[in-house]
Amino acid sequence: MKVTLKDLAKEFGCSVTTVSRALKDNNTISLELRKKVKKRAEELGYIPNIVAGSMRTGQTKTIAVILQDLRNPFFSILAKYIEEFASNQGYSTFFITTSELIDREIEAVYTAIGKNVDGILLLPNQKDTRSIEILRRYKIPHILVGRYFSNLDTDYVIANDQKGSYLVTKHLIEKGHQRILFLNSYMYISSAYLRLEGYKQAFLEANLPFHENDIIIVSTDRGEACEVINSIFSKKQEYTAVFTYCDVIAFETIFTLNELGYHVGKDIAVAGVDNIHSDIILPIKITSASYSRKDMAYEAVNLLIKRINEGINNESGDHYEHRVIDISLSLGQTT
Amino acid sequence: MKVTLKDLAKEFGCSVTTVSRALKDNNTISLELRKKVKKRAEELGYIPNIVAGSMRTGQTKTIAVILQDLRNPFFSILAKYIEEFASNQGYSTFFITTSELIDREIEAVYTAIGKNVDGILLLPNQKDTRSIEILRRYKIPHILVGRYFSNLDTDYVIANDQKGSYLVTKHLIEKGHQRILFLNSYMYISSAYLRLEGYKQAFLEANLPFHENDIIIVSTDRGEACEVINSIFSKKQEYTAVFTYCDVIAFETIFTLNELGYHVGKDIAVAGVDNIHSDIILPIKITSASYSRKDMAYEAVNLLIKRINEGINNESGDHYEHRVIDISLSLGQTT
DNA sequence: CTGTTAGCGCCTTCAC
DNA sequence: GTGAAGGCGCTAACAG
Repeated sequence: MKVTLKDLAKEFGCSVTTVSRALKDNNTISLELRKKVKKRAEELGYIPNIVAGSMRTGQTKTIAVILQDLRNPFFSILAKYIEEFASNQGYSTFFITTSELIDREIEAVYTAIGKNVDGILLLPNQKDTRSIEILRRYKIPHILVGRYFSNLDTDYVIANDQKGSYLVTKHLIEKGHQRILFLNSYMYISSAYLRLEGYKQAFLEANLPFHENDIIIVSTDRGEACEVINSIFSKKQEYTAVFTYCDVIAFETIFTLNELGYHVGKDIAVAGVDNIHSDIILPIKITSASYSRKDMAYEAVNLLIKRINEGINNESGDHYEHRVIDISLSLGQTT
Repeated sequence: MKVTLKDLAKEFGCSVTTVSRALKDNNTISLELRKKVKKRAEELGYIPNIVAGSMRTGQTKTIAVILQDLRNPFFSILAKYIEEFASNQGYSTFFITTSELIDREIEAVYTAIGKNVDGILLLPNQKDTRSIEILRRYKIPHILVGRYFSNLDTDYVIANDQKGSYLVTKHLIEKGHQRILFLNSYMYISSAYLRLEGYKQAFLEANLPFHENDIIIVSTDRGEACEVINSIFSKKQEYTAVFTYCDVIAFETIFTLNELGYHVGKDIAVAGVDNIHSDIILPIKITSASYSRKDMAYEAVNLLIKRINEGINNESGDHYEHRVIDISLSLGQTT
């Protein structure tokens, strides 16, 4: 069963305080006692109750990551690195998923605060900023990851989305494609907005006409892109290439085009963003805008821990930090 | 800043207990007061401190999932469902990764216990059973997921690994393959052992000779299977099919064979286990043994919560439950 | 209906 | 060197 400081104190006939200090190697306790106590604690399998300790110290050594969906490899890989870096710095990690639902995001924030986390990494749904307001009110250190609000300044770590999208579109245009279907995500998501900007930028630069109708909004829910591709490509149309908001949508696109009898990489080009392949080798490597999720996680965790420590030392640090991860083009077999 | 019961009590000039009860809609408190307190709590943004409450009640409404690597889609999809089901039942979820290192598994168990989790889902590394022993000593409810120990009875939820492997191998044999390279995982992992049994079973049943050398052990670390496939298939060899421990290894196999100039699905067959495609649509669908990760997560979470509740009600329940998820063959483009 | 007391396990402060 | 007292925020048991 559970072993507490009290149990140890009883054994040694001393006070809980003494045991606590002995285990912490506090030099106000005789070396002999320290040794004996530590040995006995080991034998009994004493595990310090961090939760109890946190009531006094205020620190739980826990962070929460609020994100959309762990099924999507983009998020799960990011999650992997976040957990790894946090763990290396002595922090445990809660993951709370929202399925892109704003109410669940708010719930998630309440849960995280109720569990006394020291800080939060938030991949916001962006439908509104309520969750940020709650975090501010409660003064919980928090960093946005992957997305930011143009009308609300915060700390954030994002990728250079516009550049990535621009590079991919430019590549497709250079390959001779003039009508490029763009399966984008919802425009209130900052990365979707920026990726559209990059797409437009490449068209503008190439002096090609830009068609508003070539942009279709899809979610990343399993199968949604399949349906859209199916309905467009089973009819006559003019697209010779498809550019997608992210690799997961590109995967569905490629799968469906294959099923429709297309030969992706020859008859039609497909490219995405995220370059999942750099973390998980998949059967085929697709052309994609590539940036390091590892770096992104690293920056996010470090910035968050920095903010947590500032809070503890009561430093003001009233300016927000914005970190942008560079992005490049990674060619694959699909363009 | 933080709002506590004390703050509310001060406002109303009543005791903390009264406020606590009012917020819990306890009918010993006058309806009027209950309403007023709840309204004010809402206004002030009161968030109950679950951690503090847990010190008295003993329940943190938190579980930990100890698993190998969130980058692997198999684990991340399982993680997604676990988080979802746990969350639906009011539990938060810690994920702690071990990278298949037994020392990190032990560390993970200590961390989880130190954070007072109510229960643990463990995907064990199986190099030894120390972590289970610790969990037993501390009487922490725990369920093994995906793997079990043949020499140590516990609660567990696994897939029917032998059947899955048997079905895939049988399918390959029926397609005319006689020399099937098997990229398996380490034999101390129960699922690897069972998948080998299934493979052997199919050969035996078909009266085909079984070659010990056709089995090669690889880890799921990124790129390891690529290297093995490269070294085997760049030389002359007799294999017309490759069967892999899991889809992630199959993906690497297919990618590498493509690079070597093979046409997977025509020149050579590849099949795996997990059927990731059922959760994430990938560019190609591979032949794979399929079972529901959703069911697996559901069973695991429910069994764990059942055990947690038994612990609270001090029921004995000294028999272990074993749940086996059924598995079937899912055909793809690669065989 | 409401309040008081006590305590979960730990740590900090002050006293000896 | 060591201990006692107090408190983190909350809730359960017992009073009234």
